[in-house]
Amino acid sequence: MTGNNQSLKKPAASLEDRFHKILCVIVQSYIETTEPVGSRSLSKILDLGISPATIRNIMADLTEQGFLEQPHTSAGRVPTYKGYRYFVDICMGQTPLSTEVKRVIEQAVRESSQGLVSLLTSTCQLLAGLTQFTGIVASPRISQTRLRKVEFLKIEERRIYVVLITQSNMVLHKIIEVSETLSQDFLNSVSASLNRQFETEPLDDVREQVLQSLSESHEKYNQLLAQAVRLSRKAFDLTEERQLYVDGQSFIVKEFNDIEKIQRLLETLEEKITLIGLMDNGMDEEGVQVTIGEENPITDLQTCSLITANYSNGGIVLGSIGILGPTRMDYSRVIPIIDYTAKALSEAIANQ
Amino acid sequence: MTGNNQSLKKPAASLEDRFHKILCVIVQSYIETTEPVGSRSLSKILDLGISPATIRNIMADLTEQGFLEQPHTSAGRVPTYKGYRYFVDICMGQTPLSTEVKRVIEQAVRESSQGLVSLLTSTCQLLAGLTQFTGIVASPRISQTRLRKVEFLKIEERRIYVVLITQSNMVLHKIIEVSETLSQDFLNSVSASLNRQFETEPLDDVREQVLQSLSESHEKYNQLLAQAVRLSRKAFDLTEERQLYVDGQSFIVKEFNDIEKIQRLLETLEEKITLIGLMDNGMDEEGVQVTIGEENPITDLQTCSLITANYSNGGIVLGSIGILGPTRMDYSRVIPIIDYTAKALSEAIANQ
DNA sequence: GTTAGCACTCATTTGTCTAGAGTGCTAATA
DNA sequence: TATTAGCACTCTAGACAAATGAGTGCTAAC
Repeated sequence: MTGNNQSLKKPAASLEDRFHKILCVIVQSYIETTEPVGSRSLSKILDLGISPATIRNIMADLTEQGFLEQPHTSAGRVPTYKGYRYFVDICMGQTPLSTEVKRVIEQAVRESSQGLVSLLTSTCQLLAGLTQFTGIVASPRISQTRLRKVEFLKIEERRIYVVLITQSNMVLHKIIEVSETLSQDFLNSVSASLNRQFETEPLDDVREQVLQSLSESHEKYNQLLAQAVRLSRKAFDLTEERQLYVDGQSFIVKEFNDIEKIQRLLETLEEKITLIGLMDNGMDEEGVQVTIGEENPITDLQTCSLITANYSNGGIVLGSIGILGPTRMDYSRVIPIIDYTAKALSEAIANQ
Repeated sequence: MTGNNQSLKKPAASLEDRFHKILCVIVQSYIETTEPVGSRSLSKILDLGISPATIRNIMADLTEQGFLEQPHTSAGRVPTYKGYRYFVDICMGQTPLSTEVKRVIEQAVRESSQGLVSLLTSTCQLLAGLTQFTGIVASPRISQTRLRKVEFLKIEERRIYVVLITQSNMVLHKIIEVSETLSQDFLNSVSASLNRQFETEPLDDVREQVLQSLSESHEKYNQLLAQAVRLSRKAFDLTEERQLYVDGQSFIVKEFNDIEKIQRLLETLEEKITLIGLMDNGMDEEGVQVTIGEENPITDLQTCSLITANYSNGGIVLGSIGILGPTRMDYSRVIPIIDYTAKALSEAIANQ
């Protein structure tokens, strides 16, 4: 871009520089056209006065180094996952989001005020819609969150409805059965005690500490205490039930034309536990994470790339969102969308 | 089935009887093999000493009457939706469920005690797993249900968490914002008043009547009353947010090999609103409903059949469950599964 | 170091042919 | 009159061959 290079013989750019440029253009071109790119067309695109023959030499080297591969002898070159990785890490710029798209994201996230579940499902739909790939959203790890409030509601003689409200206003609720009849007053006193002391504890600790602390402070009320402990134990014994929301499976069909592969991908997406594990892998990382092709541990996903980002509240990572698309996706377009959506989601949870 | 008909020339069964038999066998055979069935093989299967030529005549008649069609001139016959309809209504027996399968259903439904959402999602997975088709579950129409309890929890100065527990122990909850500061005592008195008077009203009526009744009984406390009315209005203003759970999309790929059709089907499944409408169509009917091919108003589903059944509580239909599969599915196998699962689900909701 | 030229490879497309399954029609049969 | 055998006809699916063309690797010249 430093001017027009019409002269056939100009001082050649440094070797490495040219390798870099050609690799980037190949990846870019392949992402755009989905066609293996050959030396002739590449020479034209580059417009640096390098002949196809020279480019062929360079391409041969790049192939040898594992950045490119050939579907078959007489085809052009296609990036390997290593090629994409180089592109994503080094070549790629991010196309900034239009204010239009930003507005759509903010609005979508803001409008679903009907609780966390609907917030997450609509975020998932949003991702699928904007990227035109399959959207994936993992629900928060509740053990990582802090409690704001615990309440017990007696709904029947021996059934109690437990509401746990976290600092991020996530509401967990369940109905527990108790063997003894407990008065609403008693329930209130237990919840008051819990709320007072442990509002800011992460749920995991509460499970242990609450019970411990209860027994210390009320040692004399043995009978009631036993009941309170039993109650609390049941209340906090939440099977950590993570959810995975998936939307836009139909986009998979568009991207792959091998019917077997499509089926395997859909099956993998139905196997939610596997995916949740995968999403959780990146919980410690910041920003957008890109997992390309063979970098992915799940065999059936190795023709795909997974773009994810975490959402959090008060500095604590809750879960992650992302999309699954073909390795040859337009990373520069997708990454900013995931990034912005994750941030918008975090904000929405904080302000909920 | 009235004995073995070895003799080549036996008194022919009545014409209509033979039409009936042949149509049934064609449908059955096609369901089993997925191959268009021709006159020769049909003659063998039937084993009634009827020659292929005769069968050809009958098949021609059946084709003319719209029960069968030919993919092309030199292919065998394939049932039309009218053919399947005849088969389902008249020919088909139901293969009774094995106690094995019954146990699986009961167990699956019983085990998910973690609230309605998880009950419905696991029912959906169950349907997909058992039938090997795509499972569909529509969540209850909440306006049709009756309330058991209403509670208000003050979680912040101006934010109130509302819990609505229905007679079927479905828990609806939301956070509402109020403009004035309300004490927990006041909230308790409002909920007590609501609970006392309207526990058994369907939610739709509550919306109107509660407000009405409140204003009659407490006319003097004008200030508080206004607040109570505002509060209640917000609490009951639940956008009727139906959910649709879908699982086992991958089975669609197995059944159809036209990649375009697969994509259109997946897209339709993602368009949940359309499907909910479709499921609600059968809300008034009892038992299992079968919608075959072109009977379905949605064009993209006209190569599929939809088998649904309602689930209910206390005689009130809440929602419906079902599966989507190819028209050539084994109806006699699938229908009992849907039937039994719907009943098990209804029971699980009642006992929840 | 770069390039032109050329022989070579290989997937894809197109056309042709054949085998096979199944039909519809007609004339013979019981 | 209903049934059947026989036959010509239709159409698909699969196999095969030839043509096409994009792209490569190598070599020799610049």
